[in-house]
Amino acid sequence: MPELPEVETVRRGLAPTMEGALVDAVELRRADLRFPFSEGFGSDLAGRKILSLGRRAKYLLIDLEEDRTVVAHLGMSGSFRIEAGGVSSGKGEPETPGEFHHPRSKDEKHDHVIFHLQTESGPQRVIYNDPRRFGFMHLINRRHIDRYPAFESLGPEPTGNSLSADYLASRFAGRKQPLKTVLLDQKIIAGLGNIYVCEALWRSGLSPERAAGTLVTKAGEASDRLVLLTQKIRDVIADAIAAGGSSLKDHIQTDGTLGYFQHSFSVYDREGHACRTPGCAGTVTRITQAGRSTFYCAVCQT
DNA sequence: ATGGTACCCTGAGAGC
DNA sequence: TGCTCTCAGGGTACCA
Repeated sequence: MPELPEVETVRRGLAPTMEGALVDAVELRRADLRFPFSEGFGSDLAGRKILSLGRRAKYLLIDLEEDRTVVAHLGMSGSFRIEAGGVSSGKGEPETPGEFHHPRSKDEKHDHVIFHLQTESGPQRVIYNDPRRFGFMHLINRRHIDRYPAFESLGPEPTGNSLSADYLASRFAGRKQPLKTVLLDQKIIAGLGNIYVCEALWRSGLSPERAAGTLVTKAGEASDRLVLLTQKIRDVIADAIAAGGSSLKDHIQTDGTLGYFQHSFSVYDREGHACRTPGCAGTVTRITQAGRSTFYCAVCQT
């Protein structure tokens, strides 16, 4: 589930439980995810209070006392869920079934990290599940967070005012790489993934195969089409966050509900379906770029 | 630098 | 039912 809107949804889902909570213990069910856990990963966190939850691009940040920060990445298949109750149990308490009650994940064998917390409403467990184990967690010193390798060269967020057409013009100038590839590059924009790049390009009427440099004028300024693309990127991210992200497969949010932006997909995973651009008679096609699927309409995206 | 590929890992779905 | 094949929201290492 992990593009920026999904990670932001996770952050918002975890914050009420985790912020202000005391970490009783961190249970590691295995020695590694994508990378081995650092020495003392769990023991260093035990007994510390969680101050706040943050996010940078697709990274979740858990800020604790004494400048500790857990940098967590969900990879392709990582998710968090919250269960009431103390250490032990294993079965967990019955959860308050909400309107969107979802059956408990069957893959408890992929519960790799469990944060045992003391909160105002009693003991809680925050459980990280990740079948493919492309995710990871690092414990770092928050004062040196800018030197965390993945953050050093990260581009601006596609939210708020961080992203501008002028900035993109400076990065696109002279580039022959296709737009799809360039927009997936976290060093240029941080947080976009396969879904939202496809959707932003469709909303902009731009072909994913177009060379990035063609959106920059000879004077090195942003063309009108690049101004539009910039706005559409911001729009699609904002829309997805407002919808609680996208839930592919049966992915559930921390509170057991589903994000619903997947119902708003215009091209992603819609191969063979009619293009949704008003008046367009095209059909969504799928191509492969840089080893990943790209969905677009060859009629109205040029 | 730029562009392409392989790979990390497990599960789901399609086709036979 | 079961096998094999392909594909999946990401990122990085390695190649020409």
